[in-house]
Amino acid sequence: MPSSPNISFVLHDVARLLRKRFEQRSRASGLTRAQWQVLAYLSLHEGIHQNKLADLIEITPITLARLLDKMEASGFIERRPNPTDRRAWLLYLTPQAHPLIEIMRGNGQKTRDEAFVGLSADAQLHLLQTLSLIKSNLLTACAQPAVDREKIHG
Amino acid sequence: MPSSPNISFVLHDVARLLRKRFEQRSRASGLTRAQWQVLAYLSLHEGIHQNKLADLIEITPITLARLLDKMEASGFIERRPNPTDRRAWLLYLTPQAHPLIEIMRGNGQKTRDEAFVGLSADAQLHLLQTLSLIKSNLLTACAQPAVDREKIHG
DNA sequence: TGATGATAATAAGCATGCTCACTAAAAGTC
DNA sequence: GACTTTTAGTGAGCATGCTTATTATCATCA
Repeated sequence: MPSSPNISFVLHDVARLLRKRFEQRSRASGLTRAQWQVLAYLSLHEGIHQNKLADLIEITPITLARLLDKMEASGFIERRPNPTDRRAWLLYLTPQAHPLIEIMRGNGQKTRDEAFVGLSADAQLHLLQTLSLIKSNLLTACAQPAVDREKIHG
Repeated sequence: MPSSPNISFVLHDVARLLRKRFEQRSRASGLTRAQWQVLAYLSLHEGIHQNKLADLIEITPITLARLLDKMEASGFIERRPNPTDRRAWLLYLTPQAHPLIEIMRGNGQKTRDEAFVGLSADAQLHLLQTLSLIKSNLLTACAQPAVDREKIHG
């Protein structure tokens, strides 16, 4: 209801604007928001393989594969063969990637500082908890067929 | 920080999952989430022109133009020439679009019902207010150059 | 061991968002 | 009235997300 915008629309707008602002800040670095997310997760799980990383980030494996293609071409990550499974790659950061982590973390913090003007630390924590609950609800829902639940009895 | 995910990432995830779930529900209708948003805003502002509608929805005019191309081809909206300004189109819903409004509104409500399990009406209202504040902060921020503000003294 | 099924990665194709650049028309100004 | 600036709309090209389908390999079990 655009006249009194509902939470879904506003939430979507906020996500889009956060991404836009982060990318305004990070244009010089050569990393987009999505690539930075991959780098951040990967830095805590070096040696992981693609499907597992996709699972962590909660995107589809093909979406991650395309991101990794670009990041490999840019020299930020490395795919090494897995000696015990010829289907899988093992993922590592390159030395060039490490200094970027701090820079991008700073950009993220600056973006959040702008976004959360007027929100106390408590309010921010509360928001994080609320969003985490919603995310968990949606992960459950998305795994179920989208039918009118009321029409099913069992 | 993936180990303790920050608000930006979770917010982005929630927006993505909301869209995904809505589209799981609405696949049969022929309308995507973005197209439904256009339809919803347009239903309250028939006769508006594109740039003004883009402004309302807060997307770029070219993004809206592409959505309208598809919706016009599907027969949901109509572009009529503006007799007093040959640059501009006036936008209208087709009769075929009207019944969809209620269906999509229902799909949106069902999706939100799933997402907000465990959140009281008060908590939902509070969330909406918080997100609206953040959106307003970001709209302000995005209009300013992304530089280190500390380095500017005026 | 040989068929069957699961898993890792990718390909194809679509939707939505952006920036940057452009044309056409309107509006304002000297 | 000619010149400049603004506004409406679009084209090109990129990034990220999805679904669906395919290939190669591994794992299981009869």
